[in-house]
Amino acid sequence: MGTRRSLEFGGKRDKAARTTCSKENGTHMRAKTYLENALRQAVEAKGWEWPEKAVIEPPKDKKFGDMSANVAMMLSKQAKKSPRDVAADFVDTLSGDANIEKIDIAGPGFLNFTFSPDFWRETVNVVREAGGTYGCVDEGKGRKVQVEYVSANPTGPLHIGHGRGAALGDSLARILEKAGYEVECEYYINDAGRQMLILGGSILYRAKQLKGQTPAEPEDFYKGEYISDIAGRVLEKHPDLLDMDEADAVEVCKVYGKDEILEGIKEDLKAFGVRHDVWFSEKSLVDDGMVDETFGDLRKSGLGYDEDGAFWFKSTEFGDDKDRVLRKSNGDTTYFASDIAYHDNKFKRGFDMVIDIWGADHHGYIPRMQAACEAIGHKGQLNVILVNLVNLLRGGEPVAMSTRAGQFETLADVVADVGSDASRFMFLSRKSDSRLDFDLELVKQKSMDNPVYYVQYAHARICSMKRKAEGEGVAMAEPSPASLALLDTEQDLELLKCLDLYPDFVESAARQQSPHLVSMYLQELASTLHRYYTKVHVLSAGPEIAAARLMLLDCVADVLANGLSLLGVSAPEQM
RNA sequence: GCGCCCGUAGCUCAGAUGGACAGAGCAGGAGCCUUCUAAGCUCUUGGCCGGGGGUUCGAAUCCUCCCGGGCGCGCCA
Repeated sequence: MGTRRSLEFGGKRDKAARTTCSKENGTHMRAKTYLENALRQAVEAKGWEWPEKAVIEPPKDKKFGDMSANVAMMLSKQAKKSPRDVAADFVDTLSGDANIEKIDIAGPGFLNFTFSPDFWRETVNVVREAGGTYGCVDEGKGRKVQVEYVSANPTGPLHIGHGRGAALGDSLARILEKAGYEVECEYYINDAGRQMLILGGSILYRAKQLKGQTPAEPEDFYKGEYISDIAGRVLEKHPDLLDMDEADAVEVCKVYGKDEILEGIKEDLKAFGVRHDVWFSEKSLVDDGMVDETFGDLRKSGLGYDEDGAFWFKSTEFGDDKDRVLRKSNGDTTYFASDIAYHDNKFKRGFDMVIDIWGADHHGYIPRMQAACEAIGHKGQLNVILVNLVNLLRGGEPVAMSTRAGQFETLADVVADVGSDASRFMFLSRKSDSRLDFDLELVKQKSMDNPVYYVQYAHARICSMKRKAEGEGVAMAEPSPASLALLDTEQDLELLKCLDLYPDFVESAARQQSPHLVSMYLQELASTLHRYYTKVHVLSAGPEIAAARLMLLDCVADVLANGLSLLGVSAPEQM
């Protein structure tokens, strides 16, 4: 008996991370923005039209300079000359720009730009002035988006698979906020229908056993030990439980069990740093008549019909394989029926975009849900992200995922064992739709198989230097032409360039709904920092240079913490 | 059977909208601590991007057909 969104769950967002971004402070990476503006002007001056598919990005290979553009190739046809000739025109136009040190034409017609050191040094000012809002972009333009994730049935504790969905949903929400969306996070509680009855029946069955009875084993029941624990507590609270009617007793068990399990789920999520703004009850949908309302709407629009004693939704109108039953011939509504009403409700709350995070085993459910959204007038506004299975291992050996006690099968156990930071980083370092091996030994290990420590260590290293500097009376410099000019090593420039990349990674992560891009960026920034640390001495370089380098490293620490916060991972000052 | 996802170095993975010789970490090999945290750094070995066709000036990326793995195809949730 399934949990529909069976693989979800999430992390921690502090208030600051949710509120620091606004439309006003969104910026892209400077190098890219600067170049695009310059190139657009040049294109306009020539009377050409800017090719929308033009790409300006840092080249894969550093030997091609800081930024690379393919506009010349794109314009070749329009300009009626070879890409390299078009490129030569750009070189003529832009060669007087003081911020651009060098322009090369390469390969089939790529334009490769190298910026001046002063241009890069300006990054320090940008990062400092932006503070916590550094990395904010305006991809979302204030649009309202809802992210629904975890939504595990309140019939048992969360397992490791839910953890992956939780980390993903929570982090995605943080990223979308950073990217200029107004985000609300929601947990859909499947507290109506058959599985709740099964839960109640399971608890009652155990309660009877606890009282020495030998009831017949129910056809379908939850076998976990936690059911017996709950049964014991129900009996304490309702000593007369076994004297009630069967139906009343099941109801009592059901409500008690659901509430207790849900509380447990909330606690587990809290411990994992995951937050939901709204907990939405399926039962409330039914009780408030929203499901019936949806049926009426569908019937009115001709998209619902009766056949074989059941009520059907004509999902084939919208590309689904077959029509789907909404009300069974026995009178019960289906899960899908609630789900249509639920999504209708979501859109009525004014969201421009709705993101559902589901376990990958529900991918077959997507076409009918998309069909439903189209039917209720919201085509293209539902986005489903699938989260694939997590294989729990210990030292390469599979860990039994059975419900037996003593196994690390629950999220709470895993978080208690390996920690929230390491777990989240592991989940968020891979694409969500591929299977993930989660090895408890590896996740605890301090190696590059487990890069969370590598990134956190970079942050801690900088903090350590700052502490030491303070102890030695070395003050951090304030940005000024003089102090910035002291950032003149190759390593300084590397760091500056890396800092400038951050907003674009945020934007890509938001657009592709892929938190792992932030994780990859952080590993890159950490790597650059560690290299810097090894090659460039800070405190022993003389007071002025030390002060200037500390100023730069302070920016690096800020951006590391900034990015880690998007993943819901802490940035320790000491390790 | 039909549909969806996946197949990139020994391992784990990144390569959105096609672009410059396919990237990273781990593991293997060789080095680096009298200096700010060696949870670090440097160098190095290693790849017919599952396979065959096709579109393109250009394909890991798009189309098609195979092979291999996963999942889904209920008046279940």
